[in-house]
Amino acid sequence: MELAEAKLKFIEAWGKLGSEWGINRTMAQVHALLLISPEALTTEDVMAELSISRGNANMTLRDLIGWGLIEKQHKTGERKEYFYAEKDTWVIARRVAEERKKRELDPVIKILGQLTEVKGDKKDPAFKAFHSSVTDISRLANNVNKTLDTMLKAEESWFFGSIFKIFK
Amino acid sequence: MELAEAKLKFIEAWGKLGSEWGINRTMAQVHALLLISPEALTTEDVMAELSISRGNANMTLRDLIGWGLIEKQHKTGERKEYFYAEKDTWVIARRVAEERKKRELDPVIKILGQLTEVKGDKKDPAFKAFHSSVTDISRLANNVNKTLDTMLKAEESWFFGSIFKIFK
DNA sequence: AATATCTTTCATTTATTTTTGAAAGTTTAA
DNA sequence: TTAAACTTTCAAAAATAAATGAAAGATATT
Repeated sequence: MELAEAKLKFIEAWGKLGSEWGINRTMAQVHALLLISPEALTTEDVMAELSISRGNANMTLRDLIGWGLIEKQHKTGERKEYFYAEKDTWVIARRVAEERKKRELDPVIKILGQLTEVKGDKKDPAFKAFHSSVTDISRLANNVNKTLDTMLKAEESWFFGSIFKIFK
Repeated sequence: MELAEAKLKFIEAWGKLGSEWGINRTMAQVHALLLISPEALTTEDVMAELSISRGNANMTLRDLIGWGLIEKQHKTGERKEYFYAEKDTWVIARRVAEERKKRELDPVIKILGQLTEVKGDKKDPAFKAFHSSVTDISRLANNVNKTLDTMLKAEESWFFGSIFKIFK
């Protein structure tokens, strides 16, 4: 396989995976493009490589900055902005986990906590089923949460090393 | 808060979380409804509770069966099909993890493996960056994969218990 | 302060996903 | 075998999400 073909395949695969996990396909593709680029790229480069509009490229790049996955760079003597992706995959995984936890998990954990407190007739099967399910899910969600907190602080080698050690 | 209101809130929250993670909102809502229902429900019940069409209810229920999250039940002397949700949240989490791994992670890991093998000019920065990023991601994905395999076999208490032990 | 270069915005358009509901299909029972 | 009860299908409609591109907004340069 040629490098050019391989690049396209990677960008495509990353975009597909992203879209399956609720991340805009284009955003995942732009991220993929920058990930495998040794140089920082301009908006024009991104537009050309992926055949997308200026508006789309601009918004997507801003979003990626919001996720902490890329950063702006300025070259001396040039006005154009360049974009460069964080290359350490463990850092990437942590950033994504961190953001999604903050944006999606935390709010739902809060609601689950409230729903756990709802009082009702302990003889009512509907209430019992509700309370029991919500309590269980709340507990699991909190466990996931704690595990994520740990992961956010951990080094990759330590994290996976420790997990594999106890489970081998 | 009333039970009725709490139920709605739970269904809404579950639907939102699902849609943020690439799972059809209605499917997540139907799942939520069945999760907190002590009794198995019919298609009619689901249609009424969530105000959705027959076609939608039918397809969604079939999908949920495909995910291993609900099952059909038959009551003696009745023709109607009833649907009942698995209530053990750890089993639910495992089923979802299992399916998503199979549907989404495994294919991408396969592609990454292939891309890791792509040969090129070791002096070319573009090739070096590509190879290095792809290799790193491939390694991380395989670690995630192994961790999921472990989780799929584990008991919840053992899984989280062990993780907390080493990270406290 | 006028111009050139680059970035951002956002009303429209386009594409994708989801839902509907009527019709067709299936199964049971009289 | 007919009809009633229930389930599934799928083309069309509706809802949602994403992309476009021209215009407006910045910022630096002459």
